[in-house]
Amino acid sequence: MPELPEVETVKRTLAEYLPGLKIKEVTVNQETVINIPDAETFKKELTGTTFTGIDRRGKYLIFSLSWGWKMVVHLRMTGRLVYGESSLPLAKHTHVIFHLSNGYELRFTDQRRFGRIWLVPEGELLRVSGLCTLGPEPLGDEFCREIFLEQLAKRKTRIKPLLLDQNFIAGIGNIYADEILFRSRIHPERTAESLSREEADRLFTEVRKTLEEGVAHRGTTFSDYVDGRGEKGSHQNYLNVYQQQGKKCPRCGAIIERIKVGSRSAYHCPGCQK
DNA sequence: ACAATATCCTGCGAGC
DNA sequence: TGCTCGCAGGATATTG
Repeated sequence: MPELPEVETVKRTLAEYLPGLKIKEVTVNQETVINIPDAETFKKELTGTTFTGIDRRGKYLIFSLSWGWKMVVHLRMTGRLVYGESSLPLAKHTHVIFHLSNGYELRFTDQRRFGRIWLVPEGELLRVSGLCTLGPEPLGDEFCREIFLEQLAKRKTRIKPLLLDQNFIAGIGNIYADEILFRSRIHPERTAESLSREEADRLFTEVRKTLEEGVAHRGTTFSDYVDGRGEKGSHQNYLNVYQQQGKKCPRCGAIIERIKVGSRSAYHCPGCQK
């Protein structure tokens, strides 16, 4: 599942290739993945534009194009955005193909078709659902320890669903939420307001450290995720609890459990996450 | 303000 | 072997 470290890795890999390349033609095989505008307008407006840069905000990729266009892509669960030679065999579920001026292609594939693409004029990014209400960027300067602690103290909701709330903090998904809570020694069902100063402090530190390590390992590949070159990440080799039910906790030796918290699986150690 | 649930979608594993 | 069923999950909508 592409979360912040995975989306950041896609951004970095694509940034090596795309800037300066012109879109010659766009193929749309699955119109439902284009959120706005309609597929015909999408193809027409993009044809002839040039990639000028790539940014990331939370789990959103934001492509800057000439003529003032911004193309926003959200990979959701199984979306992939891969740059490569046009001669490569077409993967199943290839929904959009950007044919580039150097003969290469940027392909958007998505097995489950949850991913979405928006094309908006510069300055109209607020039309992208979820983007303007996004919480602070955890690896950015705006993620402030004191504000984070204040916000936690005000919330009666359980900490795991709160970490997944993109309006509270951007970029965390189910894998990193469980890993962050394990490293902070906090049980996923604890309420945010119940956290002690020390626990909240650890949580802040581990949010940053865990995501930074995920980026350093070029993301976690469980089943679908690959970077902008089609290559897997390696952070799956460093997970402590996610998908580790039945195994021994690397910290205390207790058996890792899987429970449901807010209708999502939550992997944790009952021995040392209090 | 928060919780619970359904929705979207496909592939996969379990159980029969 | 082949069927059905439930599950996986990010975000949004709806209802309570």
